[in-house]
Amino acid sequence: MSLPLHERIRRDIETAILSGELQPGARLPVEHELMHQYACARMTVSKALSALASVGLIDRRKRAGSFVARPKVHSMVLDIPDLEQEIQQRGQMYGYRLVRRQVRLPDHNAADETALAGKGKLLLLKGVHIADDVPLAVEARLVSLSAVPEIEALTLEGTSPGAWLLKHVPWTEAETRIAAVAADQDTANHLLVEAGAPCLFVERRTWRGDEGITLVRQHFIGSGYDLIARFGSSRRDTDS
Amino acid sequence: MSLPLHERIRRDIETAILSGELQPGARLPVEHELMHQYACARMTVSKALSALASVGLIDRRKRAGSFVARPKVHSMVLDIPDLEQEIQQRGQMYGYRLVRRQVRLPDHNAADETALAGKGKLLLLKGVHIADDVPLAVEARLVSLSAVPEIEALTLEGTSPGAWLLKHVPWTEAETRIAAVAADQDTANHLLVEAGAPCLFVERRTWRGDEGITLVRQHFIGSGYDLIARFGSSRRDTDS
DNA sequence: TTGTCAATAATGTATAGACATAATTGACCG
DNA sequence: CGGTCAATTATGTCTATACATTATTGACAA
Repeated sequence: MSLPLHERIRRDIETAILSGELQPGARLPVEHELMHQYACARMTVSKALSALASVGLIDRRKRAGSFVARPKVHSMVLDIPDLEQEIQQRGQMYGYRLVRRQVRLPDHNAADETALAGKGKLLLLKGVHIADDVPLAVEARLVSLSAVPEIEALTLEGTSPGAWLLKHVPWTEAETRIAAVAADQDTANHLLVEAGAPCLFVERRTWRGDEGITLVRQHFIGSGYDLIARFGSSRRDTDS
Repeated sequence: MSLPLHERIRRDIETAILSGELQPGARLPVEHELMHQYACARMTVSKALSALASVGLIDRRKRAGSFVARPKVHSMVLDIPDLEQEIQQRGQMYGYRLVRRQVRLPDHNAADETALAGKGKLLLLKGVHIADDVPLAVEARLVSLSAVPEIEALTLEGTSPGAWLLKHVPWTEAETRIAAVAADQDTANHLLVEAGAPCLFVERRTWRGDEGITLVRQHFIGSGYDLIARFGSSRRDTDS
């Protein structure tokens, strides 16, 4: 047994929770008690509890103690692939074809657009992600020009604007919505499928603090793409 | 400024990384340096770095220092909703209708099934999740009876087996795959849609250690369901 | 030049204690 | 009976220190 003590404590409690031995809402031993149980310092216990709290397995309340959280939702870690890299790893050639580029003011009827740009201008970029000449996804992206003025001067013909943004623009928060939709006629044309074909729809907004940066909607060809989410010890070790 | 110091350090570095100020692969200041910068103890710096390492934003190597991780993929936290609760929160009535129940040995041609149960028996449960009489998803679940023998004796007619498993069976790891597919005829019949309609396909496997527990495949009616993933300060505060 | 081995520099884990903060409890007083 | 305030108890943060672990560096010898 070589694993650190705080990790052992963490696991013991995690196991007890996941196994139902500790019911949601149950109070778990106070730090001093665990301290005696494991014959260690309070910091060590605290480290274990902090880790559990940070993944939402327990709630800690001053004066009251720590409690098993009501597992309203389970959270897992979702890996969002970098398309270009992912495709190249499969040994295919990645490409991006720009279909449309437009600068305009946000549509006042579209809450999305005003929320993103306020009264500033928007850059609309529409394009197709391609793997070995086969279209994989269509992407419609809005970029707030007040947040990213530099982008207006660029000619983003063959490179994905997402990749450029990722490298050049600071962001602190992001939200992704995932759904399944039927391809509309336009999308279907770009993806070379029939209208109505199932697409994985991914919509992502990113912010820097309160300021909106970009809003992107991607339609992945149904058969071409999966997303993976994990919980547990499976580590992010794809090195070499 | 009321936020803890270790949190401030964490954010400063996180921001520097996300903004590209610290490029992937870049070495960041060693702990003693940060210690001086922030005029604090090493433990405080270490706590900040540990947090960053645990979400995969940096790699820490002894003797060498800490480095910004190559962001092969971005990871976000995906909330996996508890269907029953989610539906009830919308003010709808939740129901589960069992369609089929069968105990059998794993199919040797299906790698999934043997991986799950080895040579033990499997319980197959097929059913429909219903919100206010409207079918929302069909679910086909395999449960390893060697891992969960108790379940064979239960009559799971009106309750979701997922909910029961969640409450009674310990698990430590899970993996979820998300895709968009067209409904096959059988699925379409259950969901009261036409064959070929887009469905959000969710496949989840759970384990306790190395032992497989259950494998579930859910087809959500396309218009009815979204998944949400977040990165950043948006906290899990759905209390009350 | 090459191999070995010890010094070294960095993180990893842990201790013991201090003070801060927050919420509950209970005593006291109107 | 009800309200206020202080004591208590638990977590939250932080310091300062110690020793463990591990990979690199560099010196020295073959």
